[in-house]
Amino acid sequence: MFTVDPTSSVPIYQQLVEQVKEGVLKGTLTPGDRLPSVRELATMITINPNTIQKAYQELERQNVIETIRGRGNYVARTYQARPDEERLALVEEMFRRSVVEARYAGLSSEEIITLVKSILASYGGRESVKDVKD
Amino acid sequence: MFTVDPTSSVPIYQQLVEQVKEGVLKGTLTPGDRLPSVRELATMITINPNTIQKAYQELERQNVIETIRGRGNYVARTYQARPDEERLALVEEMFRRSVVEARYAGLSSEEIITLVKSILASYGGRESVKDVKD
DNA sequence: TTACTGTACTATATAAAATAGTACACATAG
DNA sequence: CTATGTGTACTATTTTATATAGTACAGTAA
Repeated sequence: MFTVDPTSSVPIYQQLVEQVKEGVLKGTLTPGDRLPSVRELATMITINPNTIQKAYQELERQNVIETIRGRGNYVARTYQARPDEERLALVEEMFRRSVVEARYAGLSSEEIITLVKSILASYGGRESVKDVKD
Repeated sequence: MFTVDPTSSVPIYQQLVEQVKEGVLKGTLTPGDRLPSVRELATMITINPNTIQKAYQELERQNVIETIRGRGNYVARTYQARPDEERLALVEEMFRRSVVEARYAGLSSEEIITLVKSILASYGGRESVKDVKD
């Protein structure tokens, strides 16, 4: 389920955060699903428990999962995307950087649009995270 | 011309790299243009010269600029985008991450496509970096 | 020569990330 | 109740990337 590349420049805890969010979008993870416990996942992927905890806390901060003390971590049922100005700016920044790199990789506008559409398709027909609940 | 945010989590040298590449795409920087010298730019934005040098070396490594010892750094005239498998994978990865974040920010597929198109438009009608030369 | 340019070092400081180990609080099955 | 598994909170240490500081050398050109 979870894989991690310790040699990557992307922090391990960040890789985990991304994988969970991606899993929710793809439907691999369904709201209410229980995630492996901190120690369990740490053993599974041979990573320090503290690193897992950091990932889970970040996911809870982003309201992606819900943590219940003594029980475990569960994919949130209550996720509500608000149109946050700051968040939108960050998203735009991410796309802006992606487009610059795509240009330098030699991709045309059409190819870029096609790429984005294919990625969107890979996350199913859902039009927002909320729809995952259905 | 160049601005930098020392408080950002993005390394300063990386911010500079991005700004130059973006400038080339936007047409603010034209092939053959001379960039400020290492010490000059360091003074301008109150950053250590070593940091500027790191940015310039990275840009030269990416064939975005050409460095002539004793003279200065110039926007490359010879940039040639090759369809590099690995590079394409990195670009796809960047877009994938952007899409995940966009979803969690509440954007629909249509809104995401519109956003990407508007970014593409902001870089002019060029269909590749090569066209900047004309 | 003089004054620029890039380049190459060494040394130091800082911050983020990850590991290691310990301890405590909560939940639940027995 | 106990035992086990859960999240949580620490402290300490190591490693790596980033940035700064300072010095020195090599190439370019007026």
